[in-house]
Amino acid sequence: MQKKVQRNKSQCTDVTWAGRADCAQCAIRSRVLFADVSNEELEHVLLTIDDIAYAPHSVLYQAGEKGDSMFTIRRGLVKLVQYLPNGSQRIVRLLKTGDVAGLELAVGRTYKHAAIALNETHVCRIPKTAIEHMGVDHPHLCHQFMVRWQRNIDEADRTITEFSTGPADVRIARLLHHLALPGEDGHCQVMGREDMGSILGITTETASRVMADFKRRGIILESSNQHACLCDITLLHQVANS
Amino acid sequence: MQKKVQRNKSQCTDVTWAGRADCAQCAIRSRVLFADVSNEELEHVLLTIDDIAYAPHSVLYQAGEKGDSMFTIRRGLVKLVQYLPNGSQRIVRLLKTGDVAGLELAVGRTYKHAAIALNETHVCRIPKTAIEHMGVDHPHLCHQFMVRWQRNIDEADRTITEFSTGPADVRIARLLHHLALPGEDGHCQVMGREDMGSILGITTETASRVMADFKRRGIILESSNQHACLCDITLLHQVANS
DNA sequence: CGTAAATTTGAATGGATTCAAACGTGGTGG
DNA sequence: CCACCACGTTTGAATCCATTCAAATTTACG
Repeated sequence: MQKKVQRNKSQCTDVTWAGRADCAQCAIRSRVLFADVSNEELEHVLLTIDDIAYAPHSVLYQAGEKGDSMFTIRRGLVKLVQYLPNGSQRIVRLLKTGDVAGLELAVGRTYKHAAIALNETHVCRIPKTAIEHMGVDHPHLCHQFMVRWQRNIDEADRTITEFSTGPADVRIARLLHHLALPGEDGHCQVMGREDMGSILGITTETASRVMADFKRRGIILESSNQHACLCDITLLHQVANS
Repeated sequence: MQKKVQRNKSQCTDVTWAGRADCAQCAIRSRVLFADVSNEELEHVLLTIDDIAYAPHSVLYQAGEKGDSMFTIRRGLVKLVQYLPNGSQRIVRLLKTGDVAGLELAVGRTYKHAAIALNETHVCRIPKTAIEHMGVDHPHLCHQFMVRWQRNIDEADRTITEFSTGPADVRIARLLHHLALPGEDGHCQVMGREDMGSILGITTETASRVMADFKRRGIILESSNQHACLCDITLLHQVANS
């Protein structure tokens, strides 16, 4: 599968790189890691930051791997997968725009999960050194870190309370609601049944059954190519709280 | 119930307070929040830190409550409970010695969970102001924060992969193994069946059934007063990986 | 010692899993 | 261009595990 390894990598170190200006005026600027750092100072570290695009199913990093970069997600959806000694695996959380993968490198040398793109995903790859370099001068950066960290915890807590509690149909309703894109009413980021199961702690078959049932009941509408999903948010809410 | 509200609060601000020296030479000193702060500097903030003992079932704080203190756990076991809109509740993680409850105050004003002591629990109550006061001079404190934060995430991840995945008996085996006190081989911190169920995402009855079964199979041994539990770690491992 | 709360146990039900097969889709090579 | 294969999804039927509801039992505590 060629699409899997195709990485559209542009170097931020290249002055002519289009993405560089993009970073300074980044649309999600206020939401990413360096929100508190002024533009001039940003220039210094900017040079080491790469902008990378991952095709679906691409691996950002593997669990246990030694690493030196964190990843701010600019677009797309990334799953963090944790492996149990017995061989089974589970998705512990989903990262969306503005979230950071690999924060654990701030206090350790290896990644604690595997990070895998579910969608076409764009990220900023931030070397640990860039952060350490800024850390001394910028106490504000510390605060930004904590905000990201808290967001990771919030997502983990969501996986526990919303995605691992209650009957299968309720969990799926909550997941779809979470995946609904802001603004575009009802439009959802989609993923395979197996991934849904792995987030919700249910089997692929059960996920499939419930989704099929939702379609029949008119709660969701999946286009034939299966790459888009339209949800009736009201009905979804109804199922989620029952 | 008088015991529930009985709080054995000693003021660290009192020079004659026995616990004060205790804090400076604290047994878990290297593991708590101020590990990187020198003794002299510690003196300045020490005055605002209280040492509190909570009886079982005491509430450290409630979810949604405005707060200004974090809690380092020195002894005991604390559950963090999150409530869902539909009224149900779930324990999202357990905090043990060295863990910190209420870290979210560093980036917000309210607690995200309820914190309730399961055991006789001793904590250090650290006002937010004490931390902010030190923050300016101590970049190391920032690192210590991240270590605590990461530990909270690790616990959350454990709740997902170990406590919310697999059949009931496997989950209980993993929980007991996690609660085994280090050193004292097989001795476990204990808790009620309802709490076990709330951590594992199973019902009280199922928790009771499995525990009774474990007793019959000789995997655990609960003393009559039910305040101590002795586990056969080997057998426990065997059940956990099946 | 008596009452309230927690635990244990039972029996019936229901929901999710398991194992299997059928179906549809996309990609590959003839 | 079409046939074919691989892969993900859907569906079915049987089984199993956990839940539910209820009652009995034990423990805790005034």
